[in-house]
This record gives sequence, structure tokens and C-alpha cells, in this order.
Amino acid sequence: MPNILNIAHLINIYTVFVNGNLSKTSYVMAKPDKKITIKDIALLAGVSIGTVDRVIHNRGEVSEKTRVKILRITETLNYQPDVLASTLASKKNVRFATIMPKVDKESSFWKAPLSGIEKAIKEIEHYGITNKTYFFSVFEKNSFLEVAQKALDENPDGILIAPSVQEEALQFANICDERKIPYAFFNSNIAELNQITYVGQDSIQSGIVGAKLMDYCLGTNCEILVVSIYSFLKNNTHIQNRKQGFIKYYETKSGAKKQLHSLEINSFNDGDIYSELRKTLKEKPNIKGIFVTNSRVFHVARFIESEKLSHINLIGYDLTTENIPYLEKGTISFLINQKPIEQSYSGLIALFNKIVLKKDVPKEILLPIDIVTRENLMYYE
Amino acid sequence: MPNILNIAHLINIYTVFVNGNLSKTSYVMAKPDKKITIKDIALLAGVSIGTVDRVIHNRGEVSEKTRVKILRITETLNYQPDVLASTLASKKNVRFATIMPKVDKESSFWKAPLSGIEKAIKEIEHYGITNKTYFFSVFEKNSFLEVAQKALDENPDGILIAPSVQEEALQFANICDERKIPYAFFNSNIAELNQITYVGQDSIQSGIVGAKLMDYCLGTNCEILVVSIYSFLKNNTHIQNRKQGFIKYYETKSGAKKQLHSLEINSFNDGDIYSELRKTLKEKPNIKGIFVTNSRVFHVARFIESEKLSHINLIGYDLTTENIPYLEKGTISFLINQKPIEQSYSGLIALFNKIVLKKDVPKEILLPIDIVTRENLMYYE
DNA sequence: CTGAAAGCGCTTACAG
DNA sequence: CTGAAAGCGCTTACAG
Repeated sequence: MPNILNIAHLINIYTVFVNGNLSKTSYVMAKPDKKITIKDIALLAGVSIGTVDRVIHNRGEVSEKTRVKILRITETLNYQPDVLASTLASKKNVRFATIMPKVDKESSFWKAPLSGIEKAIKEIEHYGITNKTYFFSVFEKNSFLEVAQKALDENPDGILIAPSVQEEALQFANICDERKIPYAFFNSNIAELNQITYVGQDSIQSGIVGAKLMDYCLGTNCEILVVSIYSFLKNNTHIQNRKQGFIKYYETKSGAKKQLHSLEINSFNDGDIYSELRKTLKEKPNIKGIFVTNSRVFHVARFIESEKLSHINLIGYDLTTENIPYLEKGTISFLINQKPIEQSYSGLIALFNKIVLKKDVPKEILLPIDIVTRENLMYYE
Repeated sequence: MPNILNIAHLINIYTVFVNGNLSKTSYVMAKPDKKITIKDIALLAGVSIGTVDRVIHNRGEVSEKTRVKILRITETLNYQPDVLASTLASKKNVRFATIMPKVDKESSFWKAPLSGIEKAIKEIEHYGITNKTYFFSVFEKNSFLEVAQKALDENPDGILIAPSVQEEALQFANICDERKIPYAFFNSNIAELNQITYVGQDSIQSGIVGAKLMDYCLGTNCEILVVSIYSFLKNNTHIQNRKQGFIKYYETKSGAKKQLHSLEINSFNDGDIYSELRKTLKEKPNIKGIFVTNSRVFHVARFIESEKLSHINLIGYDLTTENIPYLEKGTISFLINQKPIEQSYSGLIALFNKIVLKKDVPKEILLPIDIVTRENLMYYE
């Protein structure tokens, strides 16, 4: 038994030890008024703090006997290492990589996650965390894997990925698994992989919300058009799910059903988009609502304005600089916000919690499906 | 000039010094690859780190000459103190107090801020922050000031206040000013005081959002009722503003105006509430929408169900356990969420940033006005 | 007015 | 397998 009688805050624990047994119940009685440190543990175990550190970090080179002894003490006293002191002492730098689509001329959506990354890094840089962001093009076949390889070459401690091109991201996740580099997804998910977490929206449910909003406003006797614009549907379940959710709402809804139509346009060209829409609306004049499954909704808004179709209720996704003016004017009734800033922010924080603080992180962090209209827009921007 | 040639990362800075002048431009050229510490500054100033510390913390006992010299260096090098090392070294404990209404039987709204407080403290307790929460009753005349006095007696380093009883909170804020204890408001605000910040919703705008939702669904030929239930209107601008915002929407809206009616019920008793509502609806049978200005909306939902008035569109505030079942059933169409968890969370974090990290904090932190309906409810709970 | 030293709780070589 | 020592960047008495 070490001589610890002179350490005031450990006297209670000492008493318990004298009785010959150190148990959780005893500790509850002990109630030390000071934080437990490795020094205390070393004292109680009769070893040096170096040995305690070895056990705590599983660094080996400790006899089984002392290992067990120390573990029993840390557990009983519910020892919590001081992260501040730890990062201060270890000059270790943790390097993250983020892989996401580049901002293309067609949509500024991917600007937002950049500020989320910045915010997260500002918050955790004290802990020696850095991040490097890598951009791929969703339009170029090999872009994702090329860029991902570059990230891998730097051997980061963790990778945050927006897997918009699902096939390629799947391949890459397997490589990360092999190389034992932890990764997390944001914005869209690929199920059943070893990602630390997914941060983003439940895409099916977001389609259901879109449908509810449409339903809430439209009368009973009308038809609705679901439009997908250049969304790489086959390689992007996220967008597919929105459409499915939208359709599901009307399928399961009791009462007057509405007739749904679907239109896929694989072009960014306003000419192409207009003529497709014009054709469809001519064939189905009873369409009173249009739901666009991604941030390209502004194309449809433009069309509605140029053709003066103000009777059509338009709903889509994302508070991009392209979409916002149409929401403000009322051409778009509602935009569903994916919280792109929070997505990347929480993704990095999750990596930090898991890798640096060794905390448990939920497998899915589902962010709210924000309903945004002209009147509450300013607080989401 | 101190001998610093042997300190690799300062060589560039040294070069600049040799030229006789230390200026921002020079520093940009210098680009040190290592973090600047008080040790570096001490070296450059030719003093001990103790003196540097005195200057940085304005502790006096330093000659004007060395003070200026050190300040010039810290500013030029853009010195950022290491908060981790600082809190580790100073065993100082920072104690916050939170003053807010107690959870009453009539509404569970005030449960939510408690988890916000818990979340914030968990995040900053490493920095030696603690918080003690004090509850007052909005129904008892002197409760707020009594409870606030108790908080004051502990001489906290900062106070977070939900000033639901405005007159009393105003008095108390003046006391805090006198005693130089910094304070912040959450949930509702009192303008023109010395609060560090206000975290909460823009209440006028939230009323406007309520009106928009009502408008979006109702046809052109109908009337709307605005109900306030036991809301201490005179002593609570927050609730008053919501009503004003709601009315304002219809006043400024071009096109078909809707007729609005107003009803104030100063009782929690369902009997009283039902008979008031029944009377009003009998007199104005064209009412198709009811907007309730606070979380007591569930009373009206109950009334609508018991009287089978499913044609009435009901909108109110807050995701309380009382309201949620009615939102799920569809009796309530929309609830406006105030983000009560984020309010107290951000309030404490703001106090922390201001008081501990000495950061600037915006005078108002306006949280989003969440539109919640059955379909996106699960992600806000 | 200023400096030297001890210490916060932990990590990291290094010596044995 | 284990311990002693130096150090992370800062703060806090204390001595002069």
C-alpha cells in the first residue's frame, strides 16, 4: 500500500483501500472532490506515471499483473484523461482530408460545405487538427478516383467523403478499409460500408416532405409533375430516393389521390429544358404543381416566369444563389434545405470525436429537413 | 538585439529585425512555420516570459516602454495565446448561472433548454466551466427576483437569462450592470440593455411565417382567428410580436385580404377555453384557420377534435409533448419551432466565448424559424 | 518594475 | 518491463 495519507483528496479512497478491496460501491462512498489524474493512479498502483500512460494507451511493455491492477483502478475511479493536457503534451498533428465535388457553373450548391469545413477546423485546430480538401468533377468519368488517390497519397488520419458518384466512392471505401484509414460520408450515403458515420438528410423522407407541402396547397383536382434535371440518377441513390419518397406520399395517402407524372431531362441547356417542359405541360394541361428533385429547380422557375405560368406551384431543393431569387419572388414556393454547412461541419467533428477523442459516434447523423419559404429564408442563409 | 540566431523558426523574423524595423509587411515576408509563443515574444523583446504575460493580460507592473515594445511585437506577429495551455495552467474555475422558468404542468416547453445547457457544459467543462440553473415561476409575482437574487449571491462569472417576465428581468439586468456581471438573454429579448447577446427567434418574423403557412393553404374566401392563451401579454413582448407579425403579413399582402379576428383567453381550464372558442366560432362561422401565439395550441387542438371541426387549419408554436400528438394526427398542420435546445446551448457558448476566450460575440443570434409538420417532425425532436 | 521557478496533466524519448 | 526527466505553452506566487 503506497503512502498516500498526505494527499488530502485521496484520503477517502485510501480508507477504502485499507479495507482491502477497491470496488465501484466503495468509490461511490469515496467521492473524491478533485479530478483523478495519472499521478493519483500511479500512486495507488505503486508505479510511475509512465507505466500508467503505457497501460492507458495500450502501448504494451507492461507486465500483465500491473496492467490489470492499473486498469482496475482507472475503471473503478472512472478516470477521464485530460484531453487538453494530452494534446498540449503530444505535439502530434492529426490530418484530415475531405473529398467533395467542385463547384460547377451549373450550381453553387457545393460552396456551402466549404464554410462548414472552415467552421469545424477553426473549432478544433487548437487540438492540432488540419484538413485538406480535394475536389472532383461529377462530370468526368475518372475524376473521383484520381482525386481520391491524391488524398490517399498524403496518408491522412481520416477522410470525409461526399460520395455523389456512388460506384467510385464504393471502390474507394474498400481501399480505405484495406489501408485502415477511417472515413465518414456526408450529403449522400452508401449503406452497409464501414463508414464511421453518415451526416445528411434522410432522402426518402425529404421527398415525402416535398409531397406534403405540395399537397397542402393544391386543390383536389389536379396533376403533379416530378422533374429530375441532370442528376446522374443511376449513380446517385440520394436523388432517386427523393423521387421515391415523393411518390410514396401520394401512394399511401388516403383520400383523393393525385395523378403524378415524371420527367427526366439530361441537359443543362435552357432550350432543351424549356422544350421538354413545354411539351409535357401541353400534353397534361392539368398539372398544377412541379417538384424538382435537386438544386436545378431554378431552371424550371425561369421557364415558369418566361411562360407566365404563375398558377403552377413549384417546390425544389437547396438555398443556392441561383434558387434564392425565385424563392424571394415567390416563383418557387418552398425549397427544402439540406443544411450543407452543417453536413460537412458535423462530418469533421464526428471524425474528430472518433479519432482524436476516441468517443463513440452514431452510425447516422440525420439532419433536419428544413422547409424554407420566402418568410423564413433569411435565417437559413 | 537578443541572440536568437539559434532558433530556427525565428530566423526570418530576426532578419527583419536586423533591418531595424518590425512591420506587418515584413512579417508577411517572414512567414514563421511554427506557432508564436510567449517564449518567442520574450526573446524578441529581451524580457522574461513573466513580463510578457503581464502585458498580455494587462496586469500592470510593467514599464510603459517595455509594454509598448511587447505589444508591438505581439500585434505584428499576430500572436494568438494557446487557450489549452492557458486553462491548463490557470486552475481558475468559471461559474455560470442560468435563470429560466420552471417546467409547469401546463406546458413542458421549458424542459428543452435544460438539455441545451447540458450539451453546452459537456462541451466546455474541460475549460473548468460549471453552471448552476435557477428556476422561477412565471405565475408568482416575486419569484423571478427572488430566484435571481440567489443566483447573484453566488457571484457567478456570467448569467444566462430567459427574461419571460420582462419588467422584473429589466430590473435585474440593471443590478447585473452595477455589479459588472455580464449577462445574456435567450428565448425572449429586452432591447437596449447591456446584454452580451440575445439568442432566439425574431418573434415578429415568426408570426409572419405563421401567416404565410396559413395563407398558403386557405382559399380566398375565409376568415382567420388569432388566439392567445394565458400568455401574460402585457409583460411579454415576445408573444405580442408574434401576433403583430401575423397581422402584418395580411396587412402588407397585396391581393385578396383575409379578415382577421382576435381572441385572448386568460385561463388554462379547458372548459373556459372551449366555451370562448365555441362562442367565437358561432359568431364567425367563416373562420377556417386558427393561429395560436404560443405553445398552448394543444388546447385548441383538443377543442377541434372534440367538436369535430376538421375543416379548421390549426397552426401554433413549439414541439412540446402536449402538442406533438396533434401534429402527428394532423389536427395541427404546422408548428413553428423555436429551437429551445439551441437557444440555451448557444447562450452559454456565447458567454464562454466572450468571458473565457475574450472573443467578440454578435449582439443578436437569431435562430432559424423552423417550419415543422408531421413529415419532418422526427428530425427536430 | 522584473525574473526565475514551480506547476497544470500529460507525452515522449531515454536509460536501465 | 519500469522509472526519471524534460517538455508542451501558459500562469502563479515569490523574491528581489
